[in-house]
Amino acid sequence: MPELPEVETVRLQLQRGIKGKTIKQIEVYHQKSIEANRTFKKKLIGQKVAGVDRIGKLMIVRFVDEADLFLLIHLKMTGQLFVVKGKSLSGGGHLVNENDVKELPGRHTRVAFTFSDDTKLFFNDMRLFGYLRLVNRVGLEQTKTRFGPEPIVDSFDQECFYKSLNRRRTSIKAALLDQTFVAGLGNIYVDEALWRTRIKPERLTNKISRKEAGALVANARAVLLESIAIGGTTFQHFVDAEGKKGNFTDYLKVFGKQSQPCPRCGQLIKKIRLAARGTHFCPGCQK
DNA sequence: CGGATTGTTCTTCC
DNA sequence: CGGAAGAACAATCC
Repeated sequence: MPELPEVETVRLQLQRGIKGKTIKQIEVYHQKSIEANRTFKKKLIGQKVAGVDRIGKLMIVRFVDEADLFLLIHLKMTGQLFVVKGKSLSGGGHLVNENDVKELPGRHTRVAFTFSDDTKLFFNDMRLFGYLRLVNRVGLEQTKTRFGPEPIVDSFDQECFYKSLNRRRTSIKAALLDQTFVAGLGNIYVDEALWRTRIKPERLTNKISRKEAGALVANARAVLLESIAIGGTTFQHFVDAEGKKGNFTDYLKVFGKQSQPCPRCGQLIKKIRLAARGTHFCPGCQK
């Protein structure tokens, strides 16, 4: 379940691993992952990677020659990207890292790219929700309009955030999961940000004060930045582009901690179902 | 073996 | 018509 920090972790590794390299060959093992695009290979082969950007949980690969082409990569829940340096390839499968041996390509490998220096990029996705999608500049701009601001940007407008909350009439949990409202938070960081702000996930958005809204943004920003600094959270499927798990798992306070004492007040953490998601909170100190 | 797992989009409803 | 709620997608684990 990659959220903003996990996607950012992968983005940085991708940028290091494939920037400046030219796509030489592509293997598509599962059509659905590229939305059955018949021109996928044709358009991408020969393209040189200029860089990898990110908006919310979506990665955007740019190419050098002003071609009107961008590759969008969404990992959804079980998507993974692995960069393997050319030299380490030998025969069929190979080792991605020492702790977690993986055969690549493997059972869940959907697409594999080979670059001119024989570096390989594998897109694995067990549940097939993720996708690689080609868009032109217009399509990219349309896509971008579907994302709200990220809590980690300096330009985040707190007053606008507060006013939008006031206009809505839904649980704060559902609002924070809405990517068109605020981009980058998912189930884990929403629960963590609400715990830090002492707000119950069920609280209605129009019952949140201006001061609480400000604190919520600050806490969301803090938890996302702390996680990025540590390389993300691994709860179920997340591994980075080198096959390593994220260490922020050790810093979670409520997510997955049901029946354990709240680190702040000692009451037992509860788990309920809210906004169709497993939702964790402390009934003692979250109001 | 049924239920839980979740990010996003689509559909339905008020 | 817009917001909100729910379904759908898909495969695996327990």
